Amino acid sequence: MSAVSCTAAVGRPRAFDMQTALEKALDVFWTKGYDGASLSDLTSAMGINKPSLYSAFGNKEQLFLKAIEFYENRPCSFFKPALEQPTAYQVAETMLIGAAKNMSDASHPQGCVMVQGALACSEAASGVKEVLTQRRQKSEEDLRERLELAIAQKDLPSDTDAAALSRYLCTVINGIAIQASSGATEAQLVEVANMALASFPKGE
Amino acid sequence: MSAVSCTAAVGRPRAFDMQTALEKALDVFWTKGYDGASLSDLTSAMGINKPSLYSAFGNKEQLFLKAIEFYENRPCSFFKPALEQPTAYQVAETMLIGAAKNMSDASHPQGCVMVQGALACSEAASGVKEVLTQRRQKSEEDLRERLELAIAQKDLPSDTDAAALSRYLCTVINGIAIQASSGATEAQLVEVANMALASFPKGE
DNA sequence: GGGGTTATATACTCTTTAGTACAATACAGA
DNA sequence: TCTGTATTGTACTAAAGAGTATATAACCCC
Repeated sequence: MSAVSCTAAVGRPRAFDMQTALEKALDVFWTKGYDGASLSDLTSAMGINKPSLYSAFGNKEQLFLKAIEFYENRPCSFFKPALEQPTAYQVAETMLIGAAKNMSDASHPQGCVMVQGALACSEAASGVKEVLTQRRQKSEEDLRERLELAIAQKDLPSDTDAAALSRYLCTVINGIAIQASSGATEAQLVEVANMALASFPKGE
Repeated sequence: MSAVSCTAAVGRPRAFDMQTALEKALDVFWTKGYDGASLSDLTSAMGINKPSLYSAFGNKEQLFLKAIEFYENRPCSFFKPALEQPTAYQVAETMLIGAAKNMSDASHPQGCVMVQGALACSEAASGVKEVLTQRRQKSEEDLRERLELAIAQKDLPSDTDAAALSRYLCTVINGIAIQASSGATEAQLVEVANMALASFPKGE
């Protein structure tokens, strides 16, 4: 009985890589949304069959939640790293330009799974819709806190409304997600990002 | 054989109002999306049963298309009327503030059915997704043409990029749709709309 | 090499899906 | 009132949905 529950090396070994399979599942949910993705879609994309999916990931809902968890922590994720830029303007710029580039990137589905994964959906998907909404709101709050820090550091005017500015930036990012999902090019979206940055308050 | 094909008054008369039923169907699609809306959801909301739905509207896809047609032409629609404002700035302002107010209005589902009706969806919904994308692009083009007119009228600087400006405004409107769908209040969205208007080019 | 354990593949369950057949019903015109 | 036509309600179909039972296969440890 080992104290550390390291991946039990007993029994038949799993014949697929969970990370890879999760990535494939993410692509399906990203493209089709939670309601639009059937288990057949998922298993055939993941290259496994249903019992393997269920034993490895629980069920459709848990698979979705693990897929978006993976999505948020991918190395090419743009939101969290942007918060670490030195100035508020650079945070906004990195975030918007990052969104424009990432969401139109042809190496994965267009748009943002946090937006289009379950926007309008059946009752069966209401749980995941709730989670997505909360995650988006959490991002908006994280950005607000970063902007409040910038105000405290005199990097932004003291009368800046951090909540409103954060909401504005997140609104544009969400809009970019829709445009990307509709086929907008990277150049078009970067242009939109720069226009949105034009109204960013000047530091003093 | 009358020349005008007025509603044939032969046979058993329809027991429900098609307009009202269509409005109910719209609400279902608006809330649940095309994939998430089942025929049971639709018929129970519309207060009719399946054969009536099929004989009156064709099938699920045609019902959806008629529902969004109705949506676009409703009196409380905000996009088309905004294009008729006298100045480009007023067009943008009317459109953004209208979007903010309309999409958070509690008298119908939040957000925009043209955005959330079929954003990421199954193959069965790919036809309606295509239509929605085209309609959104058409709106963007209509706005671009209105802005080009403004440039010709010296209402906007001659070096204004009408396509980019139109895309920017539509991006914000789409973002507002997401925020509204996530529960943002009218006040919050109007604030976002005003921030977006801050970067609108000044007339000369 | 055998025993315990876990994954795999096939084949199944039950529910819900979109869509329809058909008999009964309600109206207009003759 | 009779006839033709179109809608209605009930009951149905065939396919697809999510999820599972079971037998077999592959590994580690003893």
